[in-house]
Amino acid sequence: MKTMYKEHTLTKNQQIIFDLIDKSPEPMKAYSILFNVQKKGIKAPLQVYRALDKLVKMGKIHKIESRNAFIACQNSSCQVSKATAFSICEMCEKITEISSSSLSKYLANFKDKDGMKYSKYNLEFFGLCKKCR
Amino acid sequence: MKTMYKEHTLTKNQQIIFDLIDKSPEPMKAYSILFNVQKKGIKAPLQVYRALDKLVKMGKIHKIESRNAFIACQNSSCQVSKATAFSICEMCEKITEISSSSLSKYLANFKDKDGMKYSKYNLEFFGLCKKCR
DNA sequence: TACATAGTGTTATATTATAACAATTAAATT
DNA sequence: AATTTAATTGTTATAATATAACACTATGTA
Repeated sequence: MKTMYKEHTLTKNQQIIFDLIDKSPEPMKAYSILFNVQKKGIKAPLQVYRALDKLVKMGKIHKIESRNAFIACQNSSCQVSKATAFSICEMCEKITEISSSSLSKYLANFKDKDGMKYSKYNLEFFGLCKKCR
Repeated sequence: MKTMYKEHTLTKNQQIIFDLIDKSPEPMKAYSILFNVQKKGIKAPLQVYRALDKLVKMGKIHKIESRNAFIACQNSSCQVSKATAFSICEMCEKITEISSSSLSKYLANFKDKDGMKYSKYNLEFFGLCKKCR
C-alpha cells in the first residue's frame, strides 16, 4: 500500500517558529528567531534551522536569499515553495511577496536557449518602495 | 568640472580575483577564492570580500545568492549588474547565466499591483540540466 | 603641492549554517 | 496492542560565510 504521511500538521517546534515568523511584520533571520523562541525551550541553532528547512519545503515560509531571512507565505494557495517572487526596498528593507499570475505563467513557461523549462524559480526585485521614493 | 574616475581598470587584488573567477568553469566561493590566491599575497578574507563587492558593483561578476558563490559575467554587454538571471542544475550544480532579451524586457517592464516597476532584479531558475535528466 | 577618494593590510570578531550522535515521539503496519 | 519505520528532538561542537575597526598607501584631480 502506498505510504502516506500527514501533510500539513506542524510539529511543536515547527509551530512555534512558524507562528513567530507569521506574526512578524518583516522577514526574520535565523538567530533572531532563535533569540525569540528561547523562552519556549528551543535552545540551539540547529533546532531552528531544522524547522526552517521543513517549513520552506512545505511552502509555509520562504527564504529571501539575498537577505538570509525568512518570511511567511502571503499566498494562501502556495502550498509548495517552487515559484517565488519578492520586491525588496533597498532603503527601508520592506519585503513583499509578489503574487502575479501573469508573472508566474511567464516564468513557468520560460524556455532557455536550449529549449529547457524550469518549474522552480526564485525572483527578487530591488528598488525603492512608495514611502522611500 | 565633473569628477570622473577610471572606469574599468581593475586594481591588483581585483584583477587577481577576477582572473581566477573568470577562468573557473564553475562559480567559486569566497574561501575557495581565498585559498587559491594566497600564493599571490592575498591573505585575509576581507581582501577577497572587498574585491568581490567591487567586481559585483562593476558587473564583472555576479553573486549566485542561493549558493553564496560568484561567477564571471558571461554577457559582455552587461556592464552593471542590475538584472541577472541564472539556471541552476540541482543535481550537478552546473550554473549558467541566462541572457534572453525577451526575459529581460519582460522583467524590466513588470509592474507589481501598485504599479511599481523595478529595474533591478535577480532571478534563479532551478531544475535538471540536459546531462542530468 | 595639497586635497579627496579609493584601495590595502591586518587583527579580531560577528553571523550564518551544518556534522555527528543519542534519544524520543509519532504514524503506519502487523 | 505490539511492532516497525520514519520523522523529529536535544545536544555539543564546529564549519562556512561575512563584516568592523583602524592605520596606512596609492591614485586622481585641483
